[in-house]
Amino acid sequence: MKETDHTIEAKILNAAENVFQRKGMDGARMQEIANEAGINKALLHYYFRSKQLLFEAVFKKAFSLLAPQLNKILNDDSSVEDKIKNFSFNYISFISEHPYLPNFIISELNRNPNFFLTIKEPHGFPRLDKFKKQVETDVEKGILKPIKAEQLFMNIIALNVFPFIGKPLIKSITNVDEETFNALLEERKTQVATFIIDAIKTR
Amino acid sequence: MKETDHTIEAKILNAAENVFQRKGMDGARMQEIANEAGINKALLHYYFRSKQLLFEAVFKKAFSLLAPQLNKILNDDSSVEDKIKNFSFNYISFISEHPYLPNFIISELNRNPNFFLTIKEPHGFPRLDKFKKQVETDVEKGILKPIKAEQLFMNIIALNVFPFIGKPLIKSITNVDEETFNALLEERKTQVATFIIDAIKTR
DNA sequence: GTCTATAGCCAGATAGAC
DNA sequence: GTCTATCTGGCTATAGAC
Repeated sequence: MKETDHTIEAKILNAAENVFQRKGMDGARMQEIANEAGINKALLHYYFRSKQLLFEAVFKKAFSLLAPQLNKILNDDSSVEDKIKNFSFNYISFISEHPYLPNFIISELNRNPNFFLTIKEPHGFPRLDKFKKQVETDVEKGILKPIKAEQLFMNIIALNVFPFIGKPLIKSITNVDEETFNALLEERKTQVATFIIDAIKTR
Repeated sequence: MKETDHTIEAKILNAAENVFQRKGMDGARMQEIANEAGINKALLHYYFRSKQLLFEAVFKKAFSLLAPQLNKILNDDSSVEDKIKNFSFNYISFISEHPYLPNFIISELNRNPNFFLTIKEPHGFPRLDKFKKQVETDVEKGILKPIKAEQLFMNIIALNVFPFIGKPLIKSITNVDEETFNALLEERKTQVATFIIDAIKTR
């Protein structure tokens, strides 16, 4: 079933997505989800049995959107440099369509780090292995300065994801308005990749 | 009053810190705070009137710990390079003493971005101005490659803060255990600064 | 399948004894 | 100031009519 289906189940899932991603598991209210879906609260339980199960459906769907993005770094066949450029360029557009997604995933994982164990089935779950070999090879060849794949991966994710998660903090400290902040993000589409590549490439 | 005071008020604040920072405003329970403080639930209300006010006290205290750290980048008199080195080196130790702090601040600000407006009094609130001038001067002098202070600041914070906030996600994807993850963090004490400086320094 | 009504519980807040 | 007991409201979940 596609998420754009007009079935009740899809309506509920979309409404739940909105509410859970903005308010989190603890802050979300079944009543608000029902309202947003334009149906009755009892129907939520009919389709998903409990708040917990509805939440898990939302979380899994959210992660299934994020995973392919991460896999573009980890499992593509292009060069490290190209991966960094492409990922950094595309990530902002991706997030603009799902603005609450990074914070939702990160926050809920911190609330319950064990929750991931349930999802960690092989089904497209991002794994570092291939990227790790690629980075090691490039370092051996002298294309890249010595760096562990884990560190490089952390840096790529950090530079791309953090501006969205830390937006309220950054906006306050830099004292920029919404429009200017968005312009900074737009700049980052190319600048982040340049920044990383300048940091790791041998010359 | 110092936080290490053995007054009831301090005991409550410390207990509230633990619970709120781990569970968030919505997930925290007054009963749990009372238990952790070793006192009765009614006393919480006697001292802080409401959950909301107790939460705000905790949040302000948390931010008053974080602010001086940020000001080491923004308002010190040392060079940009030295600031980056010192901040990146010290930040991990700082967080080890307050492991839930970054996630707490970020999550709660996302839950309620307006909340900052209450705190944003001049009292030591981190401001970008001085750092901005410094970066602009260094760029003009040709010491640094062209980069906006806002972007550089975002990058420094992202690279240092994200590993803590994204820890459960990163651990899953890189498939490392707690011990190895901590070793990676330890490495970052020096590697992050090198990474940033390689990215921005002209040669 | 979809609704209304309500059960049952739990949490924040307060009353009032000491 | 500190406690026990309790009020009150709101929330998840279910029963039961249609």
